[in-house]
Amino acid sequence: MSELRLEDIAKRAGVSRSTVSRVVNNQPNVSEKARQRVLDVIKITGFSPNAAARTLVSRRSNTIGLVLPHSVSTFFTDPYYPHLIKGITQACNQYDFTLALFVAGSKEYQEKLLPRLSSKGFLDGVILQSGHQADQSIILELKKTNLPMLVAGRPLYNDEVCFIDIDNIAASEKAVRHLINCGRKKIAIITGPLTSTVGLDRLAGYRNAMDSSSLKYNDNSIIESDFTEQGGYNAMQKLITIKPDAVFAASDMMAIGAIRFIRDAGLDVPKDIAVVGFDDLPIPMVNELQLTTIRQPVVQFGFKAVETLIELIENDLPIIKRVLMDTELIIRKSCGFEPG
Amino acid sequence: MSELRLEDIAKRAGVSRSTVSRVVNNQPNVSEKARQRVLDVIKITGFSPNAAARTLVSRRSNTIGLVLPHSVSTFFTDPYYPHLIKGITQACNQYDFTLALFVAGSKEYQEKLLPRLSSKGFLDGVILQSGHQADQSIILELKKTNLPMLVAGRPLYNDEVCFIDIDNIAASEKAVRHLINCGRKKIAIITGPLTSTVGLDRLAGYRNAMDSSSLKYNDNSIIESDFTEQGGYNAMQKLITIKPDAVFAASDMMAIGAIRFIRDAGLDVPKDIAVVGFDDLPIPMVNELQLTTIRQPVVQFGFKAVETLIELIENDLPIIKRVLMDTELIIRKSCGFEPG
DNA sequence: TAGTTGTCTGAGAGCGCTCCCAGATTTTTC
DNA sequence: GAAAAATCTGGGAGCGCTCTCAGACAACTA
Repeated sequence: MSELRLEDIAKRAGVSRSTVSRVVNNQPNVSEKARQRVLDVIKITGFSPNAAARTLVSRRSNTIGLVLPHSVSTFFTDPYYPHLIKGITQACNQYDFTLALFVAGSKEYQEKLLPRLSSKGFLDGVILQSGHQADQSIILELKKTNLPMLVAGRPLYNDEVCFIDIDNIAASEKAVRHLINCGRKKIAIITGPLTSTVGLDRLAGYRNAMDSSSLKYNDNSIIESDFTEQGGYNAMQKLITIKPDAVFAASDMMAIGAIRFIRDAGLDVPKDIAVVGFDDLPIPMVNELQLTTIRQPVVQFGFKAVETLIELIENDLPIIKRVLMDTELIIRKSCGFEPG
Repeated sequence: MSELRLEDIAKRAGVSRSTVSRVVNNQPNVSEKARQRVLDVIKITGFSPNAAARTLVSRRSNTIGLVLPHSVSTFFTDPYYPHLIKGITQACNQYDFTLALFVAGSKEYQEKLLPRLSSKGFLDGVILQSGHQADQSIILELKKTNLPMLVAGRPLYNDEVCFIDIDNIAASEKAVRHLINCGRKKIAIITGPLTSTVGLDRLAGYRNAMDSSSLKYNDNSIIESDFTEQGGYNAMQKLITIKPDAVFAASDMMAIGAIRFIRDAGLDVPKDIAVVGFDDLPIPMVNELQLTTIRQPVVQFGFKAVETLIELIENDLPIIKRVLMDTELIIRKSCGFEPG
């Protein structure tokens, strides 16, 4: 079918290649008559220009990469990622970009992905899902390619890198303050892995809220876990020994696990122990348990990430951009809050 | 950094552009001395060839597209898709392909995705996730582009199209036969939407198994649902009126919902009603409930899909390929089977 | 020695497009 | 009316690569 070139369309429309190019790219300086004739021929023939040739000369592929390093091992189980991708593809559709997905297995990154990522003329820019210390070297390598890059999630060390993240510290503060306002006195936290900024930042928010109140807490109030349901269950098992009257779990899955343990222990949520989670993804259990939680705008986050990357791409000089997105406290029943 | 061209490497290595090209592409007819010198320069400079220029002349982008039409509305909630993508990206990594992901919103397909899909020189081939009647027109339009295409999931109408699917009919037969072997007499089915081949085929398997036994069933034994947990619950509510002693649910999520209703009704699984599901994705509930189910090899399916598409791409003449993959019956406790 | 093979090398064309520029044509200005 | 400005058009160069082909050279055969 369409082995047609610009030249062929030009011939059929009785104009030159240049004019067809102008029409295809919606440029001015084409007479209405010529434009219409070209448009007609294009419609009849079903012509569409060769992307590779275009990219070669214009230096723009209109393709961005999303890189999920191996540290993102929860990709295949965590509902977070489909929602992230939803936002990203929505933005790609809107801005006429194509998304290339790079998922690294354990050792594939170095040999397989990096060469493809750094090959000139394929990607206009890259979003790297990160925030884990293991990704430090990947960030450095990608920086070397000079490709516009946006890290999704605050990078642990790297300062001279653009990133977008939700405001985890403020969000956690909000969650813990709410527990304080509900009259809870002994508030514990189940954190994510402290090798990642998500884990660290949500703990920092807890500390901030606690420090600015008169409540006491110590290392025993803080249990590090892994964002999974079972992890939350196990963490709660340890936590129960200090008899907290409230727990802030740094993810909904961990909150669900914590609640499971609390109930197994014969206690009541929220009467004995109030629980607040983090994420508010549409997991059926969240609603069923009436979990109070922090809603992070995952879809919008993905969308905004693409918009930010496009800015980076369109800006010639390298700039450092940092974007922090706000979250929302969703009050349900697991924190024992009684409105009014 | 690397605004380097083949020519520049050639100059530095004291050879010609052609020789560098040969080295880069691992071609013969280069002396060991020359090859080594070129390799050294490439290493030092960090050169990597321009993908667009390569694609333009070689007519190969080494990029394939995965298209998820709007009919795949469960993309963002169903754990099936992350696993599918896992298999696809694994294969892409292995065969040195890049994956471009196209997710269509409600009306975006026509205006946004199709032009990008059909633009020559960007994709070598396309995998279309389908099996729903709504995708018929998409299949036809994609066929017109002459792009090698593989449908993942049996297409409803289109015969002259390549596809890969699991053997849903044989799988369902296996599931229902197992219930029969367990001594169940009144076996009902909760199907998926009968607008899709998955729904239809799994029902066909049920009919096959029942027909080849002496057991009776009628339209009341068949409830159409939607693959969701709530849908399974509702379907079981209707089914309970005919008092079945076994239910085959065409997805694990529906099986989970069905079990929830059975228990709400004060009945026992498997004593009163045996339940078999379909999927065996790593949903925590599946294990918790000890659900007997059909395991479909999702990751391998994605992998095989890529391999098949690559065959299609490498074959000049258009061939029709059909691949059916086998499934496995995983016997747990929800069907009341006692081994030995 | 001359002829035949085989290995290695570099020049040249061309993939299909965009963009610059010069020339043709129309429109505006005084 | 001629001159100036604005609009339109097409040819040519060139993006960075691959691939063909002819020539240079080395290594065998007779």
